[in-house]
Amino acid sequence: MFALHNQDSVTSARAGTLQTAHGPVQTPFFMPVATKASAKSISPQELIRLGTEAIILNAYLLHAMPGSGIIRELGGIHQFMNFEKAIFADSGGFQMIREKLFIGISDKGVRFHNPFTLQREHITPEKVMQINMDLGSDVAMALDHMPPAKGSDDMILAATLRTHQWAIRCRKEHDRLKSEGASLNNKQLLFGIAQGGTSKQLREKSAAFINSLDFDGHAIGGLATGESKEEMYDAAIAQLAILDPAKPRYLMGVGSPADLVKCVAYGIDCFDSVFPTQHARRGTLFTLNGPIDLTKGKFQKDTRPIDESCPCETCKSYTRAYLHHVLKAEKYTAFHYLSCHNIYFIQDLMSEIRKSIADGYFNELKKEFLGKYQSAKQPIKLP
RNA sequence: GCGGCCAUAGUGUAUCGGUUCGCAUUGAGGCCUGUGGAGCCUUAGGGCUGGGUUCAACUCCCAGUGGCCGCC
Repeated sequence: MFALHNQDSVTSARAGTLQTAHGPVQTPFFMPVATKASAKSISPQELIRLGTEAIILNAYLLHAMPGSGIIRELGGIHQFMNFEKAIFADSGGFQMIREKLFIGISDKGVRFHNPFTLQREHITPEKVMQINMDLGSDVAMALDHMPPAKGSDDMILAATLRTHQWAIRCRKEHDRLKSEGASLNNKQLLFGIAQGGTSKQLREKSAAFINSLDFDGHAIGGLATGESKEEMYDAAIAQLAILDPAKPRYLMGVGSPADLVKCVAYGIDCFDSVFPTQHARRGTLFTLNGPIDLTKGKFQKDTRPIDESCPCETCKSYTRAYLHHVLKAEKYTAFHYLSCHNIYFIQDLMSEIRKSIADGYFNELKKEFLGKYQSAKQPIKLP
């Protein structure tokens, strides 16, 4: 279900195809985040028009509202939200352990308050697999325990070992349910997640463990959560050296345009992040010359589009001056135009990356992109 | 024309007879990376004009100017 077509000769970048029950996804690719089956301010059909081939949503939150049984009754998640392309389902552990509703975590699972009903709930690896069966997602993510960014070594070790035990249980339960024909999507894939904090040894150990469980793909979790860039890259590189190169490798939670380009060079095939949509909502828009902050007054009379070389609807139709105004005067409308641009920018970048890997000039593209994109970001040093 | 009220940052407001006039917004920087919160941090910018009372006035008094309301 995963085939590699091209391998860059200079970097570790590779291009391929991930086959899912809802069509092929060309790799490397970026998934917009649609946690509750809705990307903030962009419709599923628009995501497709912007170049999206896969999205990620959250299995647990959809179980909490409207209920995975209801979604199953309505024909599954694809039909429910009218998105007939690949859908990944994250487990739910991620946000539960950072929010106030979190009650506790043990080897059994995670306990917390249902965000909608406030009832106590217990989420287990088995439960997450069952939800995925009901949703009919294309890729189910195993339940993992992501330790807090500034956790102690003991905490990170415990979370990593727990993640391993849960990975085994997810693997077993997924096989069992599938063999019973319980899934709405009998071609559903299961990805495991490696943890390990910022320790190279633990990252390696975790990658080796997850790699041994015969998942359909492997994710690198727990990064982009407050550690330094160096720590993030080092952790990812350590695990990429161990994770089976014949399977897709997914760096969770990344990211920024520059991180995407760099991590593709390390050999990542798959990404997801709220970065483009969250930044759009804060008025930060990506351009080939680096990000601009549209909330600034200097754009009040700027009649250029966000990015002069961008062919997206927003750039074709509206000036920075107008978008600056709408962002101030009618922000919910602006969120739509701006999020569309940022998603288009990222999807277009990924598309260029794929082409460059296939045609053998990825490293040049990388250098040119980072040179232009990051030079604008260099702060002017004052005495 | 007469009477009343008001005058503090670009804007809207708060406080006080005594070392750095508070807040919001706006401006300028920065942060944001598997989204229950469209958020967080830093920084810039102010007492209408002229007199008086007082050891000391942004604060109290008078006049001017400008604005709002009412009356003729």
